[in-house]
Amino acid sequence: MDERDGADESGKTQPGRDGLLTTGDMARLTGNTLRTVRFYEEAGILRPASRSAGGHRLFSGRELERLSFITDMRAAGMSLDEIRLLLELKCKAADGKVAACEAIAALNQQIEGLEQKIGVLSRLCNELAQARTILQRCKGCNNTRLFPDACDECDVVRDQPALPKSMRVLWSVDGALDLD
Amino acid sequence: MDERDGADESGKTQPGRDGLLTTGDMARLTGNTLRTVRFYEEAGILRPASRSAGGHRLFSGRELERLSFITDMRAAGMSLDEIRLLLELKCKAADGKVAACEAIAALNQQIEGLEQKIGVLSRLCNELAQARTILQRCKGCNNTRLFPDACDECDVVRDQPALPKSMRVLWSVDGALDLD
DNA sequence: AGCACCATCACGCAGCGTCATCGTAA
DNA sequence: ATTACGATGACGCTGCGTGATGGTGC
Repeated sequence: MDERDGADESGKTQPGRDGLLTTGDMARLTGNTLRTVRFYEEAGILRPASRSAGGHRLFSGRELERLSFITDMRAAGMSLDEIRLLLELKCKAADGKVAACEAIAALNQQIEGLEQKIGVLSRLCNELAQARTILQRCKGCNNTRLFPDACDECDVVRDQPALPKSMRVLWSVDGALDLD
Repeated sequence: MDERDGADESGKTQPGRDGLLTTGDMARLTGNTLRTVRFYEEAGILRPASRSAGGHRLFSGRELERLSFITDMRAAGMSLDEIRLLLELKCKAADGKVAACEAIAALNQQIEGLEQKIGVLSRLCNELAQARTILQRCKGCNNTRLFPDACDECDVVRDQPALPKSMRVLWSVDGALDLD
């Protein structure tokens, strides 16, 4: 059990005889659905190396990595059009210099965008964690007089020097409103 | 100049006489469009405090913060349905304990999801930065013999102990393929 | 001949963008 | 009365999900 590196022991999720992969292989190995793989082909960012006699798509290992890359970039929030531009960049460039410069510029954009996004998410994450901390003290709440509508007057809330926005919104508590 | 706390000096982007905000105010102050604000109302996660005689929406400061929160959570990738659940959580709970526990559970989920997402994006960001570094050496590429199709054979590529996936995909270079 | 797998429509959905047309606010 | 702003449709778009129906691979 738990065999690794099995060359050809009736592998189920590997190469597939000719080194070519089916749509299902592509999907499974990258965590996408069949629909998504086909959709990407339709969108022109994935190209099956060939088709079987019966019309089944067959992909090369390179296309698999391509799909993996696309999946990553999608997770980063890039649109399929943007991804297509990236993928076509090299072969559309006049020479190596141009290709490299354009690729670097594109990567710079993406990296900058990612850093910004990571910053936003991190701050949000901290904010939510703060709210959670405060709410820990509410787990023992028994105050049926204040609870639904007058939590403003509760000491748990009043003791806080500054409530995070999420807390104010979720608990309907007022406070100096700061945005973003 | 740079006046703060101006009570009523013909403010353009603040309160608006009765302390109520127009749809446009809401949009501008949170970086959304009018369409989005109206859409959120239609979706039932935003409620104008009232309407003007002529039918214009008027929002309270609380709704503004609510919108700001929604905007944040959308940026975090949450669906409007999930956000609605969060927002309705408190008033739907039987008592304070239940409300707090459910809120904490929800926040835990969100925080965990965010941490994961941040991890994924960070790794991706590093990967792209690596590719960028390698590409710096291609900025001076003059090799018209290898350039479009045989970059595999170029020393710039061969010198690298391990190429990041993005590099392999963008530059059509082979290598031991690792996914995800 | 059987069963898992695949292909091809076709429709649906979220979350808005984008006009077009018309009424309101000051 | 002018000018900016807002309201209400209605249609479009992306990136898939979800069947239905029928063919393929082994």
